[in-house]
Amino acid sequence: MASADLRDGRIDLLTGQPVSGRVERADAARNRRKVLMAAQALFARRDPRSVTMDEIAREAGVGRATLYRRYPDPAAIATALLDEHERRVQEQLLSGDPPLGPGASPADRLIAFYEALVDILEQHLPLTLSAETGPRRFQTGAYGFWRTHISTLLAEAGLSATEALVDLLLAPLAPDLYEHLRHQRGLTPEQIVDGLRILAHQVLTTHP
Amino acid sequence: MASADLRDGRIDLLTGQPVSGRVERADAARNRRKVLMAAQALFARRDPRSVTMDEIAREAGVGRATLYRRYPDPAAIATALLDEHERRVQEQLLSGDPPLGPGASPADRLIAFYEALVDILEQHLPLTLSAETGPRRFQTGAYGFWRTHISTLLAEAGLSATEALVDLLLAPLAPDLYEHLRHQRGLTPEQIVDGLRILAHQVLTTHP
DNA sequence: GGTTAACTGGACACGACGTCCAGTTATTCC
DNA sequence: GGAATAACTGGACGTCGTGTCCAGTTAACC
Repeated sequence: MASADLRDGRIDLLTGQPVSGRVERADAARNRRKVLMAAQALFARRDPRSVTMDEIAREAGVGRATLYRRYPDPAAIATALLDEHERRVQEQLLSGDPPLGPGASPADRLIAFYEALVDILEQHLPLTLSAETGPRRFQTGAYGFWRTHISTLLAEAGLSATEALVDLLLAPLAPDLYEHLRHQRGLTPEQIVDGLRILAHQVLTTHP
Repeated sequence: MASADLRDGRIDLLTGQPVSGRVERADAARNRRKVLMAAQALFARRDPRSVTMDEIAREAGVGRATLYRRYPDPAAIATALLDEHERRVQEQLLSGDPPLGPGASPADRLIAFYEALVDILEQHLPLTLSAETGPRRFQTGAYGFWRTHISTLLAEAGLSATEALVDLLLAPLAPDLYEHLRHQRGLTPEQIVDGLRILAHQVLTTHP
């Protein structure tokens, strides 16, 4: 069975690396890197939502079973590629300088968070489109992290009673929407941040 | 060619009916209805995003070419089914009673709009998931209509300068998100409306 | 350096896609 | 009312992607 390791949990679903304690074979590591590089190029070159496992395998010069051994679908590969960037923001949220890190007002922190995520969207839109499109978006670890963060900010601002608000405030960061604003409607990242800034400011600074 | 009529514009992409001036043949009308009924049942029964043209044809007892003659994909069928409901809201926005129709404050009208769309999402979630998921969402006529409406409300409230805000305020109504809130997070429609109400109120009533 | 376990690539069957063609049926015109 | 015409229909076809399996190969460990 090609993906027995995946099913048995001997391979990390997120990074595609063997779980801790196991040593990755040299040839396996080499191929993993080839796959990631090839996938990144493909996602950037064409519509990321229509990239297939076949294509990635061909582009990487690797058999299909080799791909399935680590990643169940193209979205998982995009998630692995994105992980590094999102993790960096997560660290700054927890222990970075204000206003992204602790210390600033909830409104300012939300604005800084919006800016940081717009930055990720702007720099890695193909990856986010592939990894966080549709229902997948809500199941990634990153989404859970953002939820917790916003939830904390809302609590600080005295808005903790409204369960849904957290996700409603994350909705404007959907990659699909960002692509539409940038490429269909022709807006600049600055214009998008302007809109988000108003949103954050209005929701978190004045409330009756 | 099976879908020559579709390509030549002799068939309405939205409803699947012949363009005005043409008379629909009796057997064609019968089959169109069979297709719509079968599709609605199918969308409701299983994950609407994975329903295929094959299945719909089988369920309707109709050949595949008959399907492709009118609809290019399952999403188009869902759009046709949704159209009626969305059109009703659109009429009320233009000439219905306040607060949905003209006459109320922008904030109250936005809240009423949110409530109306949550109602559609609640009653026809499978259809909206199929019709308005991913990038398709922004290309439907309905989305354009909602945009225009919100844009008007923002202008009335003196927020017309911020281009992106319109779409940011529509983002929380994405069907994918609604499904997540309802079925993954277990929120009630009332809780979701509560969140939207805060959003609308905060953005549209007080601004510096 | 031999044994063991992991890794790899290609083959396989399946299902969905979108198109095409030939037969059938409704509408139009006289 | 019946023939001519155009529209409609269903099944077949080739293509592509999927996910799995197997047998050969290669690296790690003792």
